[in-house]
Amino acid sequence: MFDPVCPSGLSPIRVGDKWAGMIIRCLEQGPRRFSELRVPLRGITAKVLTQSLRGLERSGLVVRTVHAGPPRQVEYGLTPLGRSLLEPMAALCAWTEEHWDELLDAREAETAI
Amino acid sequence: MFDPVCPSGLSPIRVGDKWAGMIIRCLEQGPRRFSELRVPLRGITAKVLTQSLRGLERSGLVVRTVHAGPPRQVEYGLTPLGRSLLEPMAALCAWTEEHWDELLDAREAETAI
DNA sequence: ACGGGTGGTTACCGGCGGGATACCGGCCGG
DNA sequence: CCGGCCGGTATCCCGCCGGTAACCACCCGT
Repeated sequence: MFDPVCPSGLSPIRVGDKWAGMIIRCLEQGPRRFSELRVPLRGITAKVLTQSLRGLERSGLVVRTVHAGPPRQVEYGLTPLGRSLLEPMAALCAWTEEHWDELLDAREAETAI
Repeated sequence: MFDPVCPSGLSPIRVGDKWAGMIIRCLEQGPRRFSELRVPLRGITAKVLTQSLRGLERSGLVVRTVHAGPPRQVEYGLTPLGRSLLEPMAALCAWTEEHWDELLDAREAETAI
């Protein structure tokens, strides 16, 4: 599948809470189901994913749609508002990718002192 | 002086730690001294400002220069790397300003439930 | 000599973000 | 009937972020 955004612990960039940015990018190409989201976001626990998704819902960036089952199916997708956030976020991600090495270098230079 | 960025508690956007984004924007127009930074960042305490600045230094986004006194003077300015971050950040800030109302509306709609 | 302003550092502390773990209701395959 | 997968919820707990307060070295004006 698609890769998660940068290992955000090192990045100076965050959107919303720790995972929100990555979630939004994971939804870029269309709605995903709960467990589909857990795959690219390696390591996220169900609770934290739920929390983040609820937060994004509350901000009107994400919609939760329950497709009546029986195989009960829940999809999360971007609202137009959420989609509009993709552009500036992409700019930031491009920046991070472009300057990743410099950021790492700066860290190492400091810790070497 | 210039205004701080949006009251970040509500914004889904954060850069680095709580204050880093605002600090960077405050340095947009040139280096500032420690106490000059405390003015636009109303409410920031000396410790937290120091912390944030050290973090930004560690990431290579900000430089600290001590101008030999006697009136000991310390200036913080953006590195080229830091300056390059201004563009994508501006895009994000523009987005936030543009969609501020929608974000607030979404919050209120939810809390009304 | 003394108080006050600048530019910090250090010690302490509380809240909450987020991780681990356990559990749960509904449905399905065997 | 039993176990397992989906989509969560409940609970506990720990670390870290950020705030308060105290302290400090240096210089200046009186």
